[in-house]
Amino acid sequence: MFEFKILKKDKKNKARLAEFNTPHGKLTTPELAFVATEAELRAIPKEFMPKLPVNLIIVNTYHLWTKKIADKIYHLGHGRDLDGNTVHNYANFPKPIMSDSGGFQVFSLGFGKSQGVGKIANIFPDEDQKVGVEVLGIPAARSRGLSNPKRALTGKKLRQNLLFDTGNPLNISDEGVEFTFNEEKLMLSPEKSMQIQQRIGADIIFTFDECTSPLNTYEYTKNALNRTHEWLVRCIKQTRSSQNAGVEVLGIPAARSRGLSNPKRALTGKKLRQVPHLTNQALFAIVQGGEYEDLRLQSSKFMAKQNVPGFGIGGSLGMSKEDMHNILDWTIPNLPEEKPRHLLGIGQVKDIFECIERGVDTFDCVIPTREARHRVLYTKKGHRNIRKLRSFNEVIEKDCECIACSQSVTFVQLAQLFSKKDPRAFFYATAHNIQFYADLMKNIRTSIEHNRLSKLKEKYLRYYQ
RNA sequence: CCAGGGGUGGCGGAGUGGCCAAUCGCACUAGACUGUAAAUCUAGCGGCUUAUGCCUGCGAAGGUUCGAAUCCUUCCCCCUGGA
Repeated sequence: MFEFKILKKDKKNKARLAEFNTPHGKLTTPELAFVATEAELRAIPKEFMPKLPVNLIIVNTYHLWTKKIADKIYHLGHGRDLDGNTVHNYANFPKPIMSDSGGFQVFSLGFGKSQGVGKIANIFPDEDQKVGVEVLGIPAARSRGLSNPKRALTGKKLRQNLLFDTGNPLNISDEGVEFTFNEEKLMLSPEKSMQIQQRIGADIIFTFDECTSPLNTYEYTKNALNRTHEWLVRCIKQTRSSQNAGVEVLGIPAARSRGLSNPKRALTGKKLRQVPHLTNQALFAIVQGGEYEDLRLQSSKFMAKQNVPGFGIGGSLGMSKEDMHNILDWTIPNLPEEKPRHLLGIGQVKDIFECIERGVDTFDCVIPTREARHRVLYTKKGHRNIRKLRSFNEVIEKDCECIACSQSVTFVQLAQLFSKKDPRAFFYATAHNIQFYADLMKNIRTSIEHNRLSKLKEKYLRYYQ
């Protein structure tokens, strides 16, 4: 199980074509996981799941846990299939599934929220460009006392000025992270994340990490990294102790032995009793370290030493694409060649090419589905905004096999559905973008096989800069 | 004809003497979206524009006032009830 077999390598760069075996079938990489946070692709009714060209999805531990979906999944699976075909049943998706650990929510509901940035703080589109503070328009700049908007800083100086570590709405400690959900305080720890992920039963699970912000300082990022490394050890320990413990997880020795003040807090309560299908999951260890070279080197080397079947590259990817590329170049050479690497959260068309060339095997990204709901469609000739094509009486894309195009849905019709907020609008748009990305990944695989990756890249990048 | 109510920017609808170029919603325009706080968010939306600037402006025309979408007069139009 979980054998990773490299079939072909690109001669000019680190791109590779490979196969990864999972309990729910073989995954051919490079591949993109479509994001199904709550174990459903937004806007896609479950009965359509098998009809989509989707090979891999990723669900989210935090959201499944807080919204009690994890419990539902567990009971559903427990009743029907003790082999652990659980999220798969719930999602009506029999192929490989990943589950994210909740580590990203430590950022997105923490600093991400208070600082108003994503994991790439795209404040410096061009590194050499002069950037006026007023252009940034981010609360961060103001709250840090950059009171004079006319004072334009440049490059690194401004960058340094923007770094700060205050105002996290979440309480992060070595034990875990305290979230507030529905006015209730909930603690997510490495152990708990593992337990939940084991219950959900995805094929590939991720370690619970602290995803930092591009606006965090070096000091903060360094401390967070140390914590993430400690958490990694606990994650691994947890999966092993669960295995050793068989079915009984409540009050496992692992939890007590580490001196958690209240072992019960680390669990969801009575309902969390059994952990089936332990050996059927591959744990991927997530590299952190922000945009700092020494931290990325340290983290990737640390992770590489662990006996895990694969790796995730997570955390802040800096303030520009250049930063992201540097981070990959620092990280990937330290990871074992013969194991898969997943780049968390990235997925613009251009990025997919750039990152595959740097050795990334799998991705996950909300872009195809989210932008569909925001009226942006992907076509072979670039983005198409439905808002601007209201009266364009043509099919979205000729020769597209998606549900919308195969039914000859036009921009005019789609625009009307959108203006009425008809669920079919979101459905058609989402299905189309999924098709586009599925085709993209398939084309990439084929092109690697035939040594044509750079040509394919050139073709796509004409329309996707 | 009488009585009452009303006419505000593309639409709906606030405002009832200065803080009003006029709350807000919709529509529209532009932009954003990268391990989903996201069918969401940001900005603009009378004209000129670099503008904390000028002009036009709340059915029409006059008037009162330092100052009017807001008060008065006349006119036009709409709605409701009564002959």
